[in-house]
Amino acid sequence: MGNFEKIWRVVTLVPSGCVASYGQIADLAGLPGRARLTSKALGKAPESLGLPWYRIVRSTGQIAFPAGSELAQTQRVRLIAEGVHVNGRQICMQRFGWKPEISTLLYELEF
DNA sequence: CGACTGACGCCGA
DNA sequence: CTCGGCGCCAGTC
Repeated sequence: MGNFEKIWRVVTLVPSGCVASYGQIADLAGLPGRARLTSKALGKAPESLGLPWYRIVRSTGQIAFPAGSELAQTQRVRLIAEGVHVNGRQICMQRFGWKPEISTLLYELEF
């Protein structure tokens, strides 16, 4: 299994109403310190996978796309639609950050 | 082959 | 608070 695929699988586990950081996704995929790989993998992900890409933000809680860009707007709207509070492009990670159960990960992922 | 490029993250100035 | 520098690595050229 390639690294991109590992990342895509972890992204599918992020529940509605939560957000996760690029670095967190990489860590959970067994690729510590490779946040940039997550951004790359998301950019290359086939549309057909229907990944909840908008639930991935920077570790600071900020939407990664340039403020005002089409993608940033779409991401913001979709998050709000799921109940996530988004002030401008800032999200409160303490409240909406995904904190997965270790048992869930062990069950869902089989690397 | 090397150089450059990201939807990043952390640390120091 | 903002920058800048560096580590990161799979593609792309």
